[in-house]
Amino acid sequence: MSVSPSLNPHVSVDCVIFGFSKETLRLLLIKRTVPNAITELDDSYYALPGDLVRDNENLDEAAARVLKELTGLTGIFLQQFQAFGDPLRISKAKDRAWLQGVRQDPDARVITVAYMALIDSNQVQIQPGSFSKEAVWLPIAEIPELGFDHNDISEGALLALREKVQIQPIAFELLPEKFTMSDLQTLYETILERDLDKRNFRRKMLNSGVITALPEKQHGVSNKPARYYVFNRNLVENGGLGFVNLKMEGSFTLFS
Amino acid sequence: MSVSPSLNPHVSVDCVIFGFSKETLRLLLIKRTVPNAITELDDSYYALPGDLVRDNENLDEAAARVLKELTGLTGIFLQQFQAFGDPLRISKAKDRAWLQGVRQDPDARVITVAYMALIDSNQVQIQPGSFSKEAVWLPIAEIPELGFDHNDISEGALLALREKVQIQPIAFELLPEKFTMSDLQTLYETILERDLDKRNFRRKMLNSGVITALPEKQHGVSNKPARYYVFNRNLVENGGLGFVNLKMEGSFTLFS
DNA sequence: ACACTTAGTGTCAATTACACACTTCAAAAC
DNA sequence: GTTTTGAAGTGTGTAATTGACACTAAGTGT
Repeated sequence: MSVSPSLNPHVSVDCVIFGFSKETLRLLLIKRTVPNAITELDDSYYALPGDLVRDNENLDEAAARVLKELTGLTGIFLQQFQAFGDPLRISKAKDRAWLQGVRQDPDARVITVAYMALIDSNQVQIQPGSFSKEAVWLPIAEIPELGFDHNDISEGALLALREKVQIQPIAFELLPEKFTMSDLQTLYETILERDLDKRNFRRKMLNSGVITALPEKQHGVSNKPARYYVFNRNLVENGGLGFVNLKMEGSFTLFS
Repeated sequence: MSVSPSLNPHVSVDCVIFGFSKETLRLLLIKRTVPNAITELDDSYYALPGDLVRDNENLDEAAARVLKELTGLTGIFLQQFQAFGDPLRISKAKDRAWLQGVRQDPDARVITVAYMALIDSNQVQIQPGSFSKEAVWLPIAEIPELGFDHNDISEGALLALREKVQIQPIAFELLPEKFTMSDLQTLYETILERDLDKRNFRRKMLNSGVITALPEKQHGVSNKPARYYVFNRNLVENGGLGFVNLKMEGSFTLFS
C-alpha cells in the first residue's frame, strides 16, 4: 500500500508564546540573523521559537524543552493546537539561508507541530544564548513578517486562544499569581477584542467560583485600592468546575 | 542550535472516520493481517486507515487521499485534530510485523497527524483492495484493541467530536441529505451520551435556522409520518450563522 | 479640604432554560 | 371498518440568566 517518500520529512515543534503586559497581548519572538548574499550585510528577522523533535522525546516534551531553553520556565500552560505541513512552507530565501547556517538541508521538508503557551510575562527572564541572541515581546498588532509560515501559525494560535478562553478558564495563566478584577477584565477584553460590562463581569466571575478573593488590597495607588484575587487552580484542574462558556454575540444555545 | 536527530521520523496521517447507523456511532476500521512467527498462522487486527504523507502533498491532502482511496468519497467533512508523536507508539509485535510486511523499517519512528471525518455511512461503498481486504463499521462501544496507539487516537477523536458538536453545526454530516427531527435528536443524544427533551430540542433547532423543513413526509411507516428536514449548508458555511453553543450541565456562561 | 482617579456596588426588564402530558396521524391487526 | 399500536408533533408556566445602566467609596497628590 504505502510507498515510502524519497526522503523523510523533518519534524519540528514551534511555540507561540503569549504574554500580557501594558494592556496588550504579546508574542515572544526570537531574532535570527542570516547572511544576505547580495548586500553582504546580515539580514535579521523574527521567528517563533522552535526546534526539531529529538529521537527520544515526544511532541509535548519537545515543546516543553524549547520553552524551557528560552525562558527557563517549566510546568507552564502548553497546548498543542495544530500541525502545519505544507510542502512549500519553507520557501523564503532567508529561511533557506538560515537552514544552511545551521547545517540543514534547505530542500528538506519540515512538518511542524505548533503549540501555544500562556505565561505571566513578568516572570520571564530570557535565557541567554540558547536560541537566539535576542528575544522580544511584540504586541500582536505589531507582528512583522516572520520566517517560514510563522505568521499563519501565530494567527492560528490567536484564534485557538480566543476559542479556548470561551470554554476553559485558562486566561489566568497570563496573569501573575495575584491580580485585581480590573486586570482580569482588561485581559478578557484584550483577548476577545470587545468591551465587557464591569458589573456583569464581576458578578459572573465571582459566581463561577474560579477565583477567590484575598483579604489583601493594593498599596500605594493614588485611588481606591483594588482587592486581589487568586485563580482556584486546584478546584478547576480536579474537575470541580465544568465547561466555561462565554456566549458570543449572535450565538444561540441548543438543548436543555 | 538544533542538532539533527540521527534519523528523520516518518510522518503519516490517520483518519478516524465516524458514521452513524442503527442508532450508534461507528468507526470505519480496516483489517490488517500479519504473519505470526510462533503459531505460523496469520493474525489479524483492526487499525485506523492511514498512510505516510507523500512528498508533494500537504497534510490535508494526504488525509483526503486516504479517505478517498478507502471510500471513494471526496469533499466530505475532514478536520485535523491532533498530532501523536510518542517515540514508543510503535512497539506492539504485530505492528512491527506489519511494518516489515510493507517493507518499512520497523524501528523507524512514525509521527502521525490525526484527522476526523464525518460521513453518511449509508453513502459509503468500501473500495476494494486499496488499503485492506476488509473494512468494517464498528460501534464505538465495541472497538477492540487496535494497532499502534489507535485506541488513544480514537478516544481523542470522540472527545474532539463531542466538543466540536457543541460549537459548530457539524453533526448533520453524519446524516443523509433528508432526515427527520427524531433522527437528528437521536444523533445528538448518541454523541453527547445524554437524553434531550423532545420539545425543547425541536424548538431550538428550528429557531436556530440551521435546518429547513421540506413539504415531504415519511411514507409507509406504521405510525404518524415524520416530516423531513435538510441542513442549510450554504447558510452556515457562508457565515450566516454564528457560534452554536450547546450548554452543558453544570456549565456557566461568562459575560454579556 | 479639595481634586482626581479607579474600585466597587444593585435593580429591573427581557430573554432564555427547563420541566412537563396530551393529541394526531398513519398503518396494521382484528 | 373499527380498534389497536407507535411514533410525531405541539404549548405553557416557572425559574434562572442576561444585559443595560449611574452613583458612591477610598485612597493619593496638591
